[in-house]
Amino acid sequence: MKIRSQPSTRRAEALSRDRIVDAAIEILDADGDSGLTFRALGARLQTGSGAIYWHVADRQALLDTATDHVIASVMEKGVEGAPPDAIRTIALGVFDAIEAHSWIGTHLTRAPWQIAMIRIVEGLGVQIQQLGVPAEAQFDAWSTLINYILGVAGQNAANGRALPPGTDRSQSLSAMVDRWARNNSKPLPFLESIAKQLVEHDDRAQFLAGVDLILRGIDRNLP
Amino acid sequence: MKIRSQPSTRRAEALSRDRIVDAAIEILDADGDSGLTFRALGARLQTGSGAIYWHVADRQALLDTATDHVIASVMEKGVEGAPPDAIRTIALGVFDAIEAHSWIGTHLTRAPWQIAMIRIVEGLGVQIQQLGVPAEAQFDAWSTLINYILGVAGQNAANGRALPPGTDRSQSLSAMVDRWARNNSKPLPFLESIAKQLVEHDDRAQFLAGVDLILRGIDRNLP
DNA sequence: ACCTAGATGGAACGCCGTTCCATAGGCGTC
DNA sequence: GACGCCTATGGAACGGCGTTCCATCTAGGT
Repeated sequence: MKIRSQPSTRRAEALSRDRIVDAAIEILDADGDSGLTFRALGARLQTGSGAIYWHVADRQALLDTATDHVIASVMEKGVEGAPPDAIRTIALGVFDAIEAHSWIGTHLTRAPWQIAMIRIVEGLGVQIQQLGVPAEAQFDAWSTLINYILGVAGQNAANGRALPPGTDRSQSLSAMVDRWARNNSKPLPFLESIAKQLVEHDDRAQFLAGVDLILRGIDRNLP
Repeated sequence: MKIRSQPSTRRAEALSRDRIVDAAIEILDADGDSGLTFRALGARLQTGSGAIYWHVADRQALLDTATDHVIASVMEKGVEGAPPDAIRTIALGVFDAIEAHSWIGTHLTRAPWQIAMIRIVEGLGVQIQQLGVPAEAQFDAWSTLINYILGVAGQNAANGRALPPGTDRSQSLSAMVDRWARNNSKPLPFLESIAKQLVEHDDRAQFLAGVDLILRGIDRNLP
């Protein structure tokens, strides 16, 4: 890839960074992270990988851009409400984006300081300031919240990979719990005690419970 | 890979699952996740990939086993101290293991419900029970803590990949902060306000601060 | 001494990301 | 209108990956 000097739409149906990113998102949504190959992209855009590389540095940059495309739309809708609610809104926005496009969870956790990440961490940081957290405690509060969100993002993506669409989630979780029970080389009292919740819980509500727990840790006076 | 029926060391210098795992860990420590290939493993063990596949199902299973090998030794040293300290000890044990073998962070966050993960989540769960968390709050407390730890694990690994050994961390972080300042298509007030801490903070202490914050969120009466 | 099942190791397969390169397209210049 | 020239194209080629295949070897049991 070279640096483009002029925008120039010289040909009809010209290949462009935007068309490539749109196609990439379609492929990612349909076939997940591993489905996005330059060959698949070439087939969809009726071109070769060489032409794509003229517009895009490499696969990682393409994923950065695709991820940012989705995250930007989440972060740009103004955040209303008091800071704690604003934090919940942002966090849920990211969560919903990941649920809708599970490849985002994978990429967000893999590539540090990509554009999408900067958007998220800055947005949450500002809300933490506005929450009235003392300056010296802001960094701790922020990094805890970010790491929690990225942890959930990564686990959601990993689970999505392990149980591809169509799998019955509660059924395969039950099967896993049963496997423990049989393979009990060591007893797993805690996991057995929460097995029911593990199978039945709602991921989104669970995620929000974690955000609330962390908000309580940030400020003990919060609800 | 087939199921082995007898242990049988029929040849001297026999290939074995254990020798393979040990070699894999050496390669992973030296060259990271991407350095572990069946060709590299074959070269080190003076054999071919076919022989390795007879002992190991696939690359993922090998990583599961290698990860568990390290994590088991962390989790097996008995946990002393009152529950909140025990939780800190376990969390720091995992953190230190990841710092020492950065590939663990990558694999732990990628493969859900692998053996190593079960060890960690059960160990932390038991401590949460012993902390005296009411039964109905245990699942939230546990999942928040786990996701935070996995988030840190993933970010640590991602940073390690972005700045391979030998890179001056604070220098490249400073460079990144400078790049923001120049590229300020949008202002980043929060990131600028914490830029200094971002460059200077100690990862381990920061991780522990997050654990403590979450412990406070779990029980407001904790220190 | 032979048979057989457990083990072995290297070749082959089908992918992947990336690079290379011969060529096409359309604009500025004459 | 002809001619360059630089942008842009697409397909071939490269090196590497995980995995599978298979001909072969080895050591115990008979």
